[in-house]
Amino acid sequence: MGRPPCCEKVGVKKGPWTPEEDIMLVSYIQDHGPGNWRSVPTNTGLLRCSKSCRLRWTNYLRPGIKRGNFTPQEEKMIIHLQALLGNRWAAIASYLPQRTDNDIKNYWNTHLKKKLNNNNQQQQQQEEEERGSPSDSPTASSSHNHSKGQWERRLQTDIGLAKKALCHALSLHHNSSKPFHLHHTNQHQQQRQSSPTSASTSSNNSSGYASSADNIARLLRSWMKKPDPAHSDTTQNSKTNNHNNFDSLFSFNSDAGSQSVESKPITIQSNDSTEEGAPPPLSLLEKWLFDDTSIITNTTTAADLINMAPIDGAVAASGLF
DNA sequence: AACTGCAGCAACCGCGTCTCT
DNA sequence: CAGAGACGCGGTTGCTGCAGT
Repeated sequence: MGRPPCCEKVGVKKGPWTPEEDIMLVSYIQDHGPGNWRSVPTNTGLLRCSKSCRLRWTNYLRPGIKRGNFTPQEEKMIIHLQALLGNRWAAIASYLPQRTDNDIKNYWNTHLKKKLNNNNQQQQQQEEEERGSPSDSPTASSSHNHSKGQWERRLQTDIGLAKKALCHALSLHHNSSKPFHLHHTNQHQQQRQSSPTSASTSSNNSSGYASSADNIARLLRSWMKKPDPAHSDTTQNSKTNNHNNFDSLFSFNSDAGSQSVESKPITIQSNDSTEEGAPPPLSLLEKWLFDDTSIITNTTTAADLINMAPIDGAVAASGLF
């Protein structure tokens, strides 16, 4: 007896989400909060699998998601964290609260992997030229490490990372009473422990959902600009309806948006202001990361974090640092 | 202008883990 | 404590747009 499917395969819609579906999902989550995904399709009337709803929310509609180009700073952090944690994208994403694990994973697979490969190849060539004979590459040793027990490695990296981050945080924040947020190593798990009716850790009130309207509005803007042929099942009528929804959404957005700004204690003074409008709300982790000694605003601190020595020296092997 | 190949990204799938009863 | 259900994560797929020919 195999594992039963997460949902009935019959009558479940697949493929790209339409703006209508997004609106339905967001408005439901506005009312009920994320969680209890199993009941989302039935309660919303969406012909989607619960998994699909969760994924759509976490990867696209969730408040505070930054999309588009990765900054060099982010890029370095990803490379470093990947070397530290391996392909634990969720853990890596917890250090980049504005990015989703899927986004980071995609970026790694499409951009950074190649970049690192090229770097390694160049480095190896250089080394071989210098030595005159090929030898065991650092990547080989690091790949050997991967054969270690997964749990052992995870534990090692997490403990090491937590220690370093703790030292780092304490040295930086000795003036403030800000505690080290241990949950930063597994933000998602803590998120799970919170009640289903509460919003994600990055936004535990309605202000967060307002930002998700930002995301939808953004989505709709691009959608209005270039109607997706994949959405050809949406007739002209539905498009005019969309337009109405679009307008109402914007009005909602502007209202709630100001609310979200008010409720936000700290704003990110990031120089890569890729998104229009106010920055997203911050979680404790984000505050920890972006506060006075923000890793984004304070280059010294960012460099410190990036230069934290990895456990297995994989970053050194990457040849980027 | 038409075709082909490639890159990027959104979404799906399967499995592991956690929680609840 | 065990089993079932729900959730989360990482790997993979497939669609879309763009560049090159």
